Amino acid sequence: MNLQLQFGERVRELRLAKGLSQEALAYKAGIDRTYMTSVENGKRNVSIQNVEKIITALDISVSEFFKSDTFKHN
Amino acid sequence: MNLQLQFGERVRELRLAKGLSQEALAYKAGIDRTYMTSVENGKRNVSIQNVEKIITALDISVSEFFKSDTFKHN
DNA sequence: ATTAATATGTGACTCATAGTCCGTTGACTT
DNA sequence: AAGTCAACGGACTATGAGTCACATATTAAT
Repeated sequence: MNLQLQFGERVRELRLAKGLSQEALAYKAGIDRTYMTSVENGKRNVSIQNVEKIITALDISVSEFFKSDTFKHN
Repeated sequence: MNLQLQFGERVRELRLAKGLSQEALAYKAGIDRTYMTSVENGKRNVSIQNVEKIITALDISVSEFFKSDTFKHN
């Protein structure tokens, strides 16, 4: 139930590392600006297609995205 | 658009490795058997909450789940 | 040969919510 | 003062969640 939160945190981390605004990333991903805000804040139960769009917009592979320590516990 | 299919394939791979039926895994994950079928076949645009339920039911971490070669390309 | 049990797949359906589009606000910057 | 950025909200439409009846294939026992 907190993958949703962890996902948002990771998106924010990578977005900031690339020096992008939420709006710029949203545009690259082809999703709404206001939606990106709520995703980063862990308020949205994102679909896997949008997960892919966002990860792709971050210029990273899916496995690299989830390689973070955040996702190492079960 | 592909992550949906890759996710399903990976779920099936790990489920079979554990010797579970779709129904047994679905039960562990707390979702419907027929829903699990369509997920494995890449027919569903699964939400991140259900992604987490399924990965957890497979007794694996999120980062391990996505560590497969399938997810290494962007 | 048929019966029964197990496993998987499909189409259709309702209902909740994912996701969009409009705008506003506050913080910070120049 | 004007611009950028993040967050929030209301109203709306598109779509995912969740379930069902039914079909199919395989295997095992009778």
